[in-house]
Amino acid sequence: MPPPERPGDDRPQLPHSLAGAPPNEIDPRVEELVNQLIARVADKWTMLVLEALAEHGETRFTRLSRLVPGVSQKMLTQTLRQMERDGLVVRTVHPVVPPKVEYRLTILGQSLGAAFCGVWIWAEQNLAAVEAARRGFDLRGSTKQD
Amino acid sequence: MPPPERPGDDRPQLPHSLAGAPPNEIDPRVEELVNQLIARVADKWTMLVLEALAEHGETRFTRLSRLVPGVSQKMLTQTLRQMERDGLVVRTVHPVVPPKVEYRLTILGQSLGAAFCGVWIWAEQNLAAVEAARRGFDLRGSTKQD
DNA sequence: ATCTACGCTCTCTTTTTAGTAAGTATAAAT
DNA sequence: ATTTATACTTACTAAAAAGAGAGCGTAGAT
Repeated sequence: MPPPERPGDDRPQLPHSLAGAPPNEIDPRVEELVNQLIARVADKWTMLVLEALAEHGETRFTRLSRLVPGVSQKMLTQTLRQMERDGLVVRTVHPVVPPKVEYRLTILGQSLGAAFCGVWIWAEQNLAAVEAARRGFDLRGSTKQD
Repeated sequence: MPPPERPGDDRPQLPHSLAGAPPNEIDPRVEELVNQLIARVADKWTMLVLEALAEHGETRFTRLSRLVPGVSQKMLTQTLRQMERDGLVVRTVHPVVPPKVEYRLTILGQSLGAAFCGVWIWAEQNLAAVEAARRGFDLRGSTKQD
């Protein structure tokens, strides 16, 4: 996505009517970034890497691969590259003989983690409701009246 | 720079150490739900449907398919079913002769949208930073010092 | 001399996901 | 009699993503 011209607008506006706002115009670039962002965070590894780095601070590749259970080297590399590209992590290469590469979160990365706290809290608060809804749905067929 | 240990935090419990909390135990069910949730929200349709329903209120299937540009019937059905199963939308079938089915958000669905506002706001506030990071990454190779 | 560790990259295969298009039922409209 | 509208479902196909596993370069340990 080539970032085209951008007229000065960086007001923290709430998304659409999700917060009750009228259906006013939204910056398509923001929308696109949000989608990319969510998509990125959605692939099961990014959040796990984010957590691992948040918990353990600067961490080397191999250790990270052990901290994130089940991740393959390929996926870990890929995830870290994406995160680095987006400015979420810093990759520090120490030019020593067995390679030593350390990763740590940037403030941006940390703030993204914090931003997702809302979702996390939602999940904790509504876990029971979601599970109940699923049970109900799975028991009776999908059809029901309100 | 990283927000380290923070005793006596008055805010709601933040996930893991993403906000500097110690690596205390987390309910694996919550973690799983969060992952599912994020994955669900990540598929490009769920959020769009959520938005459309938030903006337009109770809406019929066909209208919804027009409100969400590019969605196929299959994907829309799938998305709505998942959302219904999770208790995010209510599906009301009117047993009339050309089928009439209406969908609307539950409070749960609305609150999920609200929960994601944090991410949206983050994206808006950090759009420039992410784009700058990407430009930097794409220009110079991936290697750099902090 | 061989082996191990590290942080990858590359290729190949398998799995998952998404899109397309057709089919279904029914009653009213033409 | 045929067409239209609605809300799907199903089968098929194409594309994307993920996993497995080998290879690489070098230096220190054995």
